[in-house]
Amino acid sequence: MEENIKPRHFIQRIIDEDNISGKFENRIHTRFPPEPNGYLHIGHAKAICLNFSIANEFGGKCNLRFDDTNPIAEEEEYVQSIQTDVKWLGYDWEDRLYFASDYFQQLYDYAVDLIKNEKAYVCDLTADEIRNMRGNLKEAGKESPYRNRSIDENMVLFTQMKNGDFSDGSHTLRAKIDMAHPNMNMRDPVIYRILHAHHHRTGDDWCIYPMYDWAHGLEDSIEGVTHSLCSLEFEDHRPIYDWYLDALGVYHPQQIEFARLNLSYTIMSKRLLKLLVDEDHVSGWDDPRMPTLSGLRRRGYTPEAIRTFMDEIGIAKRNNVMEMTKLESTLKGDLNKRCERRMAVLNPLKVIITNYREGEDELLDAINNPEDETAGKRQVPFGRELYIEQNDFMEDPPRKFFRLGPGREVRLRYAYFITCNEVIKDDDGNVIELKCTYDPKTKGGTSPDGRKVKGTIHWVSSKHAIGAEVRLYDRLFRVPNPASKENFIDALNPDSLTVLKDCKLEPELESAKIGIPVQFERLGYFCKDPDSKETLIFNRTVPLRDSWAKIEKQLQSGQKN
RNA sequence: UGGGGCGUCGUCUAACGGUAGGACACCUGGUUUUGGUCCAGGCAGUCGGGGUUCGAGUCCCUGCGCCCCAGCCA
Repeated sequence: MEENIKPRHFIQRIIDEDNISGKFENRIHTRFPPEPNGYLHIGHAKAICLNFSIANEFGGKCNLRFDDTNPIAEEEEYVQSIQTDVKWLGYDWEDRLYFASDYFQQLYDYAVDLIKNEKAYVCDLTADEIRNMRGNLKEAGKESPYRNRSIDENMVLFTQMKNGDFSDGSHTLRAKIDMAHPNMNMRDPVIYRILHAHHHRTGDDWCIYPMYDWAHGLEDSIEGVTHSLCSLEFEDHRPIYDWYLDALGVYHPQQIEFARLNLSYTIMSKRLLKLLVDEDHVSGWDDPRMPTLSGLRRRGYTPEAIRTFMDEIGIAKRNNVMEMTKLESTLKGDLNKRCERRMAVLNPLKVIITNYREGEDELLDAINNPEDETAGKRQVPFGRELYIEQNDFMEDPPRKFFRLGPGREVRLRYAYFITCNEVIKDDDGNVIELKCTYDPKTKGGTSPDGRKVKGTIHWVSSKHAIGAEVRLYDRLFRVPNPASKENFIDALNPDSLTVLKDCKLEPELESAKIGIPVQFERLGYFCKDPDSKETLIFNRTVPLRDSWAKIEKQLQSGQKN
């Protein structure tokens, strides 16, 4: 009976132990520290869910902190979108919205402390010179000729740096550590660089900006963070994180690294995603094909599905690439329970019920959600002229095809059994209309004589149908790991978007709401796009499992039936 | 080959010296007014070699493989 105990991942265990030892007085405080240089993607969601859920689980707090130390890349638009996305995911930082830029003075003062302790110096080397003197993976670096300036000289120069007396790149403030250190990050790393750039929050107040390593640990320290969770590539930075905090003798949080999320057939890099946006390969950061949270939201993903997914994939240290099917499976599990069902025909084929009273209609009961009785029923109009899906009819169907064909009888969902009597074609031989008869005794879809039909298909009354555009999405890239390609643009899937302009929806869909996904029966989950104006636009969030497609594929590739 | 990490079914992830389990994917079958959902079953894994131990995915030794680091990015 212990099957439902969820194993604790390594970070939870570390915290468990810290709570036993009293390392942080049993206080738990995390933070999500995005740089506002792009929109958040599903990889960030893993970090968001981890940090907030850890805080939640242990009765602690989680801050939202913008790591805005590089004015060149950062923009206000991004700080807004990031807040929108974190809230949408369902998390609340309460009154703890922070910015690294709010600490610029404090960070500067700490740097002065470091200079006074002879642990930092102003270096006049250029970027190229610093690089050349850093050595490489096998050879030690050389010390800067400016390394042993006096405290006074360093103070004067650093003040001049701050005051704007120097040009970009002419000087840096560097930590005096060890140019022969096997960890490259410890070879006198840069603490401050000169950037005469306008900052989105501090304007032109500063022309020197702190580097990530200097800023991040101190931000954590200032905010009283206990466990600073970050991704694996920062493992090499932990010694410098620790060194700065120890050199200053300030409160010292613990950095812990975990493996970030990767998803197959997409990219998880803000830089590359921005390129897709800037070069118009997608319609924007919120293009429904993008792995961004805004894109997934527009596509119809729910925050619940994303949170469940993050909970299911676990936290570990090994590099991973999750299959997209896992995300979609979690999504469909959520959508199946919550979505109301509707009928919609994407590729219409006209059907005339020849024995149905001309000019008459009737309303038929349809269940809104078989997974949720409280969702109730609705009425769907039926008439003499209908649309069905083109691929629900085959003129010469294989044995395993259960749908409509000449002389075959199928059930129209929630309506009647119909039999196809005549196939009308255009001059090119395309099927453009079917003439069928219905059995009035099968109203609702059951036959009083116990007669069975193998297929049930969806339909829409042509007289009552609403026209709509439907956008179908496929994976954005053709290859499992596009980021590894020399040019990832070449790996874009040219068929990632299919627009269907002549779709027919049941009238109930007129009142569909943006942000509330719905199931189109037998087709998939869809949601109304914000682009909708006079004409409705629906995005396909994810298709339903399609067993027939599999059978069809087998028939085509292998033995024919 | 300097340093830091990581190797468990196809993909993720458990197992904390004691029967290698779960999820997704895939394959069977059942139920079904969605070829959906659901249910039942199946396939499939400890990187290699030594050692310690009654017993090793787990501990030790030794190979091998993969990822990260030489931004005045984060």
